[in-house]
Amino acid sequence: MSSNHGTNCPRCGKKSMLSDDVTGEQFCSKCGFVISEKSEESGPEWRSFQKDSGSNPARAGAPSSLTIHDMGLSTVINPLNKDASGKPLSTSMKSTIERLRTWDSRSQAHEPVDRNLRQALGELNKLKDKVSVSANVLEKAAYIYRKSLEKKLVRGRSISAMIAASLYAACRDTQTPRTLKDIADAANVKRKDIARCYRLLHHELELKMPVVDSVQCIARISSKLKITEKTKRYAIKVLKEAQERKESAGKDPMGLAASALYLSCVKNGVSVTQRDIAEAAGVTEVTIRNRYKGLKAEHITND
DNA sequence: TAAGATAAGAGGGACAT
DNA sequence: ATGTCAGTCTTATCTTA
Repeated sequence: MSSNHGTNCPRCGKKSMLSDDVTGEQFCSKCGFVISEKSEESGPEWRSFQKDSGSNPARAGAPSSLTIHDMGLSTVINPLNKDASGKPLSTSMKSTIERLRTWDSRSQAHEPVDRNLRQALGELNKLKDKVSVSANVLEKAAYIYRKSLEKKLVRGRSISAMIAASLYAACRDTQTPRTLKDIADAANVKRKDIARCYRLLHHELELKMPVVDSVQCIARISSKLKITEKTKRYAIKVLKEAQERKESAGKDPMGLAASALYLSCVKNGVSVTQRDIAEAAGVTEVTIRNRYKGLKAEHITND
């Protein structure tokens, strides 16, 4: 299935880039960074038929015709029940995808909806390269967008904003740490517009989202800076304590994670400026200071 | 120069009108 | 529907060590 190329990941620098023969994309097994997709298809099918009968493989038909017709849709819903890393899907995910495939065939019959969908998926395709998420997340995003179409939520709103919101929702749902800002920058849509659409999706589709895990945020920030494992662990400990005391309720998880990390750096004598961390986390220094104040006051009592 | 403080403003949720 | 309120986060500017 996946073969190890041993090349360095552009994001985290680890020698962990793998390529997926099914989807044709290269991804980092450590941080999930995806480089490219849409390489050549059609290999597996042809090969298997050749082996079977030894005859001319022409009967396989045109392996690329589906791809062309669907404009990348077939990438979103491939016929194998595997996720991006080649592992079998969970049963719940499997049924989700099954439903999606049904939808897929249906949507081709409904022209007006299909037009909108194509445009949206085209946008999603562009987004994918900029925010680099796994194919798994893309599927989810496409699925969410379809449901929003079905509920007529897109009417009166821009497709870009809605597809961006769908993608954000998919990231949230799959615990892929991407901020609204990340996606806003990639989509060239204002943050607040995406946020509005996301809330709409969340409310109307009754999506059950796991709370953003600040621990993952720490991992993400640390990977941008040179943070030692020890410092990271300390930050996580601080964060856990804050969560237990409900000190974290209603706060931006990124800001919280950034501050915990900053506190940890100070405690461990690592010289890092608030500015560095703020930049890596995508929050302002002021936010770090505010959270830092709270974390510190609480942490001292527990030292 | 980095860190802390302060003020003004945006955006949205809860709740009442 | 519209308005108010408390709370959060951001931007900008100034002060402090």
